Amino acid sequence: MPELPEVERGRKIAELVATGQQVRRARCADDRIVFCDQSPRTVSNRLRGRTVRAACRHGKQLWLEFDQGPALLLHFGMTGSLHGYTTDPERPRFWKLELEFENGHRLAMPDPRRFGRIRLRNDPRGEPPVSLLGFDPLLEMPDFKGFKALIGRRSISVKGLLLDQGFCAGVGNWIADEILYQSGVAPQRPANELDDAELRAIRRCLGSIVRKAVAVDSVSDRLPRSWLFHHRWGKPEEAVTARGEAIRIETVAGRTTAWVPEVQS
DNA sequence: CTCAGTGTTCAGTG
DNA sequence: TCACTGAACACTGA
Repeated sequence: MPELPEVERGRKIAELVATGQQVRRARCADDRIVFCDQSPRTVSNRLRGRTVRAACRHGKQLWLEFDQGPALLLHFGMTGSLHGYTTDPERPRFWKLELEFENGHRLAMPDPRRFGRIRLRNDPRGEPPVSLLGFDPLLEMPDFKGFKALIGRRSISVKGLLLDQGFCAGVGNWIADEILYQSGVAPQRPANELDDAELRAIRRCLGSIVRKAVAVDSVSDRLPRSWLFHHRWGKPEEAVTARGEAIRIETVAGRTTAWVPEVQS
């Protein structure tokens, strides 16, 4: 479930493995779904011989910039990830893309369920999909006034708002639920009916939860036991939080939602 | 065998 | 214009 923290982990891997390195060889799987805008052949042809200048991220979008030519833009969908390795000659199972660098190190993106996307972009920040994204809560959290202004009079459920990538980029299903649990706000509440105290709590938790998940490299065992995250899966009827509060599972904003009526209102 | 789940988009409805 | 619903997408693993 790649949300912002997992994509950031991928960015760090790419930065470590690829920055300053020249692409000796680019292999692309024959997959017109994942390679949605340019053919796999076009992508490999455009990358060969290029030197990686930077690994960047906004929300769930990750891209490599080169010394020349278009950037390589990756989205992990539901099951994509990025692997860096030095010695293993085997591409990971379900690989879609593998870059091999001059020093022999490699970077690969597997994606078993093929909801991920690989594209080339001349101006990755200036054109869709990145240009359509809202603020990235790790990179550019707006102040409270700006945060409130972005919500405006929207009557969408607060969970739907948090999942809207055009509002805030990088939040996915479990992070949205975690924010609302820690903020004490029920997920189905209309965004424009929240008071300032609730909005402040949501803004603060959005920042702190994303920063914490990034700080532990999105290794779930290292997230606090007090988080809803550890207790929400499997959805048994009797699921409870670390404090013994009953967890309710229902659909909100079209997604499976875990929340705790006892603390969220 | 069935089905949940994961992120996103799109068609249809109100 | 806004928001919601449901379906579709592709596939694994329970």
